[in-house]
Amino acid sequence: MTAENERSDFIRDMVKEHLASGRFDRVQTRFPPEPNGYLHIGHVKAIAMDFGVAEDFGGICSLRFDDTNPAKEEEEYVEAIKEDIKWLGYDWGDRLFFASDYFDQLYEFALQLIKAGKAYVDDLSAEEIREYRGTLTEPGKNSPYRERSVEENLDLFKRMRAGEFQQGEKVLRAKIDMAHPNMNMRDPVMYRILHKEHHRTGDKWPIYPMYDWAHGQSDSLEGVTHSLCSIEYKNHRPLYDWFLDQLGIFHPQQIEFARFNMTYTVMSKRRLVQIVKEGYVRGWDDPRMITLAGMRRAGISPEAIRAFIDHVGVGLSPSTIQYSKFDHFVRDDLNRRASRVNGVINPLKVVLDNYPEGKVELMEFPNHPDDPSRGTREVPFSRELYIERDDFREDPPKKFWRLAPGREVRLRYGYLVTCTGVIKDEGGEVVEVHCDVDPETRGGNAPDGRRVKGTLHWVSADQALDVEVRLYDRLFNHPFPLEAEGEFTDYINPDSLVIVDGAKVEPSLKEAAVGDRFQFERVGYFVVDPDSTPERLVFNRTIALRDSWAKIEKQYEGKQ
RNA sequence: UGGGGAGUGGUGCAAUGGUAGCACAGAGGCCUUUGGAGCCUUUGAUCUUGGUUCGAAUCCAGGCUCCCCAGCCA
Repeated sequence: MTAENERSDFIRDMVKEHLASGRFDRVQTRFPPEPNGYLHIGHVKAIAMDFGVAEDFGGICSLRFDDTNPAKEEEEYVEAIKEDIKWLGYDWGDRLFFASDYFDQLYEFALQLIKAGKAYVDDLSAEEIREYRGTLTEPGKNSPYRERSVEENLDLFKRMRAGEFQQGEKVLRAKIDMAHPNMNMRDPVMYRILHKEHHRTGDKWPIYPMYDWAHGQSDSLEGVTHSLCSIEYKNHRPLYDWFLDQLGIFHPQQIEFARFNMTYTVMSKRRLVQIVKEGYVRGWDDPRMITLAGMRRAGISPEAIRAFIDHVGVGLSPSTIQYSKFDHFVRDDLNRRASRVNGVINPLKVVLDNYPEGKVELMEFPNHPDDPSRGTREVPFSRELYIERDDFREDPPKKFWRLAPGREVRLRYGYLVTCTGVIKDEGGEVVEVHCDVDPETRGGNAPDGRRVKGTLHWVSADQALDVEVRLYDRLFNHPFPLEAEGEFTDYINPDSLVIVDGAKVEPSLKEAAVGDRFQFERVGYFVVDPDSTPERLVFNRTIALRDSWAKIEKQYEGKQ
């Protein structure tokens, strides 16, 4: 990395100090997802920090699944998460770990704490434990079982492990301070009894470690130097440190940083699940979802997501990123990446009356106007074409530069044409536009140098491919759906998916493969959806092009 | 009214005692065979009250606001 693009933030500064002071002589991090759901845009910040910090300092980053709660976790998610991280472009090498790998060691550590008089078996019920814990402003009180002898605790804990007790009957707790101002230090539960099959350890264990007990020790066992996590764990750091100190084992440094929110969406796993379960979207990979699977299907590249995350920033204060910022990075990436093609979403037939019937010319189009090295392709032009219905107005408003009766426009890389008349159906709707073509303007240039302001995209009617187009838009129509009145689901955007069946695209798209991204000129960016068949392509709109005409028109209407 | 964090343009991030800058968004313009892209210009901010200092976004004290914590979730 060059000095120029070296990232700097308070975490990297801290790591730098640790290296300079000799506290650590290397950097190792980990990304620790719980396999109970799909990764979303919020996780990318954590992934980018974990892998990015390690990379910046020549260190390593591992992937460790935090699978300490078999009631919620499933193998399916493990695979999905691995796939998503790989897709994003991060590599954990051979360092794929599971907290469940350490269950035996954790058990030994627990025995050690019990012997040191630092942990005890408690018979209080979950409800009683809550009552004894006190409140935010009142201290808790000691459990009547807190002073059991080491021998009794050892015996009881071993029997817990042997499966002698029912779920909820007993827990192992750390013996710290029931009056501690930090609730996490009021004798936190280390183990609970769960007679549940674990996705990796099967029925070997009737007891499972809690997050606080598993996480720091897992970090330590792996040799993690910097354990980066989100801000809500700040209050857990004293406990993280306490366990490590009591055990006297390698002591990683936990560093917290803030998560972010985005407008027009919800980020919590719980609500994402709700959206899927209640059928507001088609699944976890619905292109409207901010899951990695959803964004991938929407046609957003991993590079765009990473660039966006780079600009989110790292701090300790909660932030809400405007969706337009995300849009910017999506467009910026696609603008450079996507080849241009012609696609008409809402076709209106145009007949060129003075163009010979049956004649087909092949017009040369650049694949990318800003990058000639990407070559050209030939697109058929003929007497009958389709243009976008929005590109014709019988009664054009001010500043509308497109086609209208008597108007001349350029058919991009085709010809200059002038509208001579229209044909309407019984309902008065224009069904066909008639034009005359200027034969001297092949390619779209006027030999006399006259200026033609409007340029339209088009496809030749005979050769056009019929495709399905799915026009996606943001899932919510309120910037803060969780803060708005009523249920957040009340603000699901009813127009977030509009399926168009009769779209027409140029024939070169015949060979397009699933995942290929294109810019339909003047319309937006599209990707070939997995639902496509050899007979019929399905395109998802990733994002529309910026539409400054829409803004002008809106202002114009506003003035009336 | 316990403990822990955080307050800089509309949004997000910089400035680490010395000219408050960048990005996105907004506005205006140039250019254009995409009303795209690009280019130029531009509006707009240090939560508050005191204090220290030649000088404070930065240090100190008080106040205000917001976020997190009372799972046998992570």
